[in-house]
Amino acid sequence: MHPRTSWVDRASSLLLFSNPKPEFQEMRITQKAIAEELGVSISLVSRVLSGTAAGIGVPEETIHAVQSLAKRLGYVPNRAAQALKGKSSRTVGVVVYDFKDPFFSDFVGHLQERLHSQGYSTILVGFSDRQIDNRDLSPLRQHLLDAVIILGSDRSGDAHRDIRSTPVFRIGHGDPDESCIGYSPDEDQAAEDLGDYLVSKGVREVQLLRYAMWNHEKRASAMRRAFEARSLQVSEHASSVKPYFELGRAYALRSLDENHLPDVLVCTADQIALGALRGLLERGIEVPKRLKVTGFDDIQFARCFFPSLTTFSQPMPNVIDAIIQRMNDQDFRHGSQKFRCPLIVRESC
Amino acid sequence: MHPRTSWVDRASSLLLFSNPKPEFQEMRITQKAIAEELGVSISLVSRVLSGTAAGIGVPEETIHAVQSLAKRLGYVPNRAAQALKGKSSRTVGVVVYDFKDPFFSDFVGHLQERLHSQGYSTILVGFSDRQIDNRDLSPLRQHLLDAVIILGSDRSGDAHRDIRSTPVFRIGHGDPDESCIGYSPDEDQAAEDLGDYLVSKGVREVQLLRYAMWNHEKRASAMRRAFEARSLQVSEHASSVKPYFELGRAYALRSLDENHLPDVLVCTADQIALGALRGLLERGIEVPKRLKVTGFDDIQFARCFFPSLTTFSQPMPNVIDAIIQRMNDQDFRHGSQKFRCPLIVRESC
DNA sequence: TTGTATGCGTTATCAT
DNA sequence: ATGATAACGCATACAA
Repeated sequence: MHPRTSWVDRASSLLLFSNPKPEFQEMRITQKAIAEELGVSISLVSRVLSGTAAGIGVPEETIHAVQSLAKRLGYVPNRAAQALKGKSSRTVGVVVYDFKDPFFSDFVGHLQERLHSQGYSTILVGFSDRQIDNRDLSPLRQHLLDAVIILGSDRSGDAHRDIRSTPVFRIGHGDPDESCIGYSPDEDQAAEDLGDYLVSKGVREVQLLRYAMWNHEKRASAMRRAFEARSLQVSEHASSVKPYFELGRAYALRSLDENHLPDVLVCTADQIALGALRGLLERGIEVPKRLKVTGFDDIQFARCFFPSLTTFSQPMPNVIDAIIQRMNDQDFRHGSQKFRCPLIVRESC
Repeated sequence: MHPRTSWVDRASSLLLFSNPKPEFQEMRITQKAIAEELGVSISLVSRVLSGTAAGIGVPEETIHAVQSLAKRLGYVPNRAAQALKGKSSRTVGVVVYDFKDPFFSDFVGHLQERLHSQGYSTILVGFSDRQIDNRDLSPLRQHLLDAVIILGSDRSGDAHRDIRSTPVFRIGHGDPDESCIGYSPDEDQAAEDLGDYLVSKGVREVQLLRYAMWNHEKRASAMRRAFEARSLQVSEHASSVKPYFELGRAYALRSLDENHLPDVLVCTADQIALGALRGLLERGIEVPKRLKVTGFDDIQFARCFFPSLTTFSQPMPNVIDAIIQRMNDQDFRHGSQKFRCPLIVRESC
């Protein structure tokens, strides 16, 4: 075993060190340091470093001298100081209602990566599937943010009640009158698309399976409307089992009558559908031969199950780019938009 | 359709607004505002709000007056100003090498939630499975951070080269001499545990399956040593197929000879193992009857596949608490610790 | 072309 | 018991 190595295991923990007192207070490089080193004023340095120097006739060589020294010393501007001066902090807060949901953690990954590439930092505030109130977000209010982006549905509108100095985006369903810029999946269109597809597959009888919450009900209702308009026979089952995966599995294991199966099981979330697939596999009910299954969200594992899951993809890049566009344009007018979710046909249907 | 609703779809986007110019510059509540409202000095307000008032004989009623007005006005301290004054920003940076890997996104969720509960904000910097260099992390250096926590293995030690003013934690394998506090899974112990278990199951022949990278090789070597010490016959296969899931699936589909199967397929990551399970399911090779499978990490979906996956759990809460403990104690001495990963026995082995 | 002075919100060190 | 003042790092209006 390496001499500097030890264990962490519940309470007991023992550690051998190579460096008893590392120095972390090693002074950060500031404009002042650069100015002193060069024998010029701080304001000159500031102007060069913020790019305002070139426009007001500072000689090329002065600019270069400052820039190269700054680079050599590894200068980085202090965002806290910039933000205090009223400049954009180029920092956004991202709030996630249920980080355990792979759809959301996936979304956060895309969002953060895109923001990062545009020079924004991301402050993450995630929860594990629980109601969020305004106090939960007060840490966010302590930072000077350019925007707050909320991932998840919530019609209470309470969470961001106190966030007034910053524009708020919501991805998901909210109170239609909440003060923010909303983006939500176009479930009516999705339902139409799926309806057409099911009809083309000869489906007659549809079983809807959803979680017992208003946003799932909304999604299920859209499906029901579209399916009934195509003369399909629709039943609906709601359950409050959690996690979603267990909901789907339990339904497949216990609520399905093998002697009278519907043609398709339409689930309001991928995880429900994957749970159902697992349950059906356990029972030996062949998918899609004896029963088709669909989901919603196109999470990473949707393509990994056997059989792989037919579902709707949420176009994260489009939504993210729309938000960044708004931020760049400083266009924070309230309103809501729907985005189209293409049907991804795989093996399960 | 709701009148305020429209579409986002590729380039085209149309939006109806209820509020043409929302006011976001609504002034933030500062100590100054409270002081003026109460007709006292800013310093008094500051002392009350930072808790130093009680100790120096400020009357109870004054304290109460300030506190209640602060609360009524919704005052929150400005972290930027506090940080500028040299106070802890109670903000940490979290760097993730591969956010697409569900193990890491899971870890981030736990980490962030725990930090949040301790009053820390989390700045997330995640990447999609690529080498990270010091420039990638320079946005982090612009913030005043209490610590940087790096998730993922990397022996180059280059990523946090420039982060000198902040303690760095790494979860995963790094250069043994890098300047940080490292936590890594105890793979030797895990290998011993698995070896014992396999022997108890009557296993004779082991096939190791790993990704072609040094940290997987390290893990596989630990397994090989432990297995060979128990007189098991061990073969090893490395592949550079990505993503991991496809690596496992491709191996199961194409490299396994159905007429001469090993007893167990030991994979260095859950996703590889799940891919293998899927491939075996496609080929109709029964698990664990004809071939056992194990993974590493215990990602969420490990328990969801059919059959569910036997694997090692990484004790995230322990590691996270150890880090937070260090932060609270301001104990940033370099060194590395291993943490024990219990074997989670499920259906696949 | 460059330097001086001021202020952002907060805390800390003085006074009073 | 409380108020004035300086300082953190930066940007900028104003001087020179």
